[in-house]
Amino acid sequence: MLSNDEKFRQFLQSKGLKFTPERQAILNCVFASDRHFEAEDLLIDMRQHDLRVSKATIYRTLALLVKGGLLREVIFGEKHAHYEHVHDHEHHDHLVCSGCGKIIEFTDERIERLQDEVCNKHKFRTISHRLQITGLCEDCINAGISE
Amino acid sequence: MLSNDEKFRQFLQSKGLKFTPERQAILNCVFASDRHFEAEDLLIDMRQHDLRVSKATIYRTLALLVKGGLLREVIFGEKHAHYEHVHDHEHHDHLVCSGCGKIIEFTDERIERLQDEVCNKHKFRTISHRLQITGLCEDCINAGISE
DNA sequence: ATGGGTGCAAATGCTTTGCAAGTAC
DNA sequence: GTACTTGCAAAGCATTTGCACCCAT
Repeated sequence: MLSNDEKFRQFLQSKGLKFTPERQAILNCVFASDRHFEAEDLLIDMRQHDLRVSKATIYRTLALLVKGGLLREVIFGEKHAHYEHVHDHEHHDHLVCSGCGKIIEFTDERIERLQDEVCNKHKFRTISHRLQITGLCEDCINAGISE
Repeated sequence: MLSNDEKFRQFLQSKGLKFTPERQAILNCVFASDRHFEAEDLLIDMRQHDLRVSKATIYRTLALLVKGGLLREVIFGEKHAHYEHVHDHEHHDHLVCSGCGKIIEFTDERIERLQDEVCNKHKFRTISHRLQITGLCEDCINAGISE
């Protein structure tokens, strides 16, 4: 299996784009941890590691990483973009707690299959899908937090 | 069953809020047709019917309609909000065509049940959920349109 | 009468873009 | 050498907010 590095490099090459130090640095930083993040998080994270890239370049590179299939864009309660790694092995969906913001990931093969069935019925060709359930997690329910 | 009018009126009253002519006009306009729309669409629509309300009031009222359970906020490809009517009879999900923007609604009881099952497993209390599949519709596939 | 509501314009917050200078290929 | 890239600051866009005046209850 290709490393993220090679995957991105190949994607850029196929589009006639360049693999610059800035893109390398962003790529490293994005894949250094495995959590959901947004553009601002990444910027702060990079600054803390003394990697200086402009905000504009971060936005431009994140868009490329999505196009190249290395990141997936997810939109939670807020209206700005969040990103997560694309894992080659599985697609997953999210439970988003509106009490504490916690995000629980899950996969359910049966749901995936039913989605495929719906698409077939409508002669629709899936590119991507997103299932998100908003609610309250166990901790918040116990803490008596309500919507 | 309550009309939208009565439902909104009751909601407002229960919160100590007022039923103003502006809110009435927006309510009428929102429920005059049955499609997905965004704030700007509504503004234009109202202007064309010579109903003048400020953009600020539209935003403020849409938020109230969501809180009151008359509208549901859905977020498609773009990062701004879209709205749809809440039908008392069913929740539905969306197939969004990235070729022509068409939106196909569907419901599948089995998927709903599996979602409940997932939530139970995680002791998560659902407030709302959203399933959206992005892809190409039959027409766009036949027209040879690709992502 | 009074607490909420409205319009307006300014502010916000995320994201995109124009441009001049730099650089990977 | 020539596209493609970058950083910066300015622009964009949807949405929110402060404020002075207005009105439904």
